[in-house]
Amino acid sequence: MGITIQEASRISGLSAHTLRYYEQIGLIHQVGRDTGGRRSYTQPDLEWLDFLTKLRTTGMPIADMCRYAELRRQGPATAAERRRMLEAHRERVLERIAQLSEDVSVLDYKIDFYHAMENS
Amino acid sequence: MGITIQEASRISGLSAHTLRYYEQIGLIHQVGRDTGGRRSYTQPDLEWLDFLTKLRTTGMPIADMCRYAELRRQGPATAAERRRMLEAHRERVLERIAQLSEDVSVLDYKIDFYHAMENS
DNA sequence: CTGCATCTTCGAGTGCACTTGAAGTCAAGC
DNA sequence: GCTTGACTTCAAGTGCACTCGAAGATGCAG
Repeated sequence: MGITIQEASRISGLSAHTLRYYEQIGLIHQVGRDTGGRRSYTQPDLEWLDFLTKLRTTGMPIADMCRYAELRRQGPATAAERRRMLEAHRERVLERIAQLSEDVSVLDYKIDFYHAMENS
Repeated sequence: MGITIQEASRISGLSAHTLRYYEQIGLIHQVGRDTGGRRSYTQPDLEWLDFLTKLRTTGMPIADMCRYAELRRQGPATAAERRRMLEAHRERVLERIAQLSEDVSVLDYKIDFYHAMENS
């Protein structure tokens, strides 16, 4: 019934090694085991992995993700703190987007310049 | 008249060490020297550094930057290739921005969810 | 029965972009 | 004359996030 590490790897895009690593450092909490002791991922596990991946690709350090995961484990009492973490992270991502957009306009300028050069 | 490495460091935001490193790997070509053999940066040097920094912060690998710098050194004949490099890089940056924007909306969703939780 | 995937723990290796430190020389400013 | 900042070369270290490999055990599928 559960999802094997192999499948979870394929779905999440993370290697089996990395999945074990994430579990070891506490990013994923207590993945269930089947009768043979093998990891058995659930749908919520995969959703959580998906969210973790979004945090990572948006540049949240592993240490912060661990902190967030730990708060989540502590239950609803930590909801406000988790929200604040996400809000702070959101701000950083927006800044990053703004910076990248600015830099793209410099690229555009340069590219236009090259085009002008080639057509002269 | 020239700009010392100290000033160039302050203006560019790169350490003196990094400036020497960039020169060593060919990112900056032949920075001028004063009578005492000390580096003397020019305004164009600083502008180039500024552009290099934009390439870096937008995620271009050092190796690609070196390639671009080399083409630039080869003169106008390589303009089209440089333009193509910038265009390809521009595409990658736009994709990155799109990805980040998507991820921000997931953050927004989660944050809203926390707000709803807190107000219930 | 065989073979493969999985499990555990552990330490070491990788890639990138610096960053630091050592060791010794040199020249200008105070 | 001494300090300060710069120069050179070179090797080693750092931080992050994996990534890999070894070693030995186990259990399910064909």
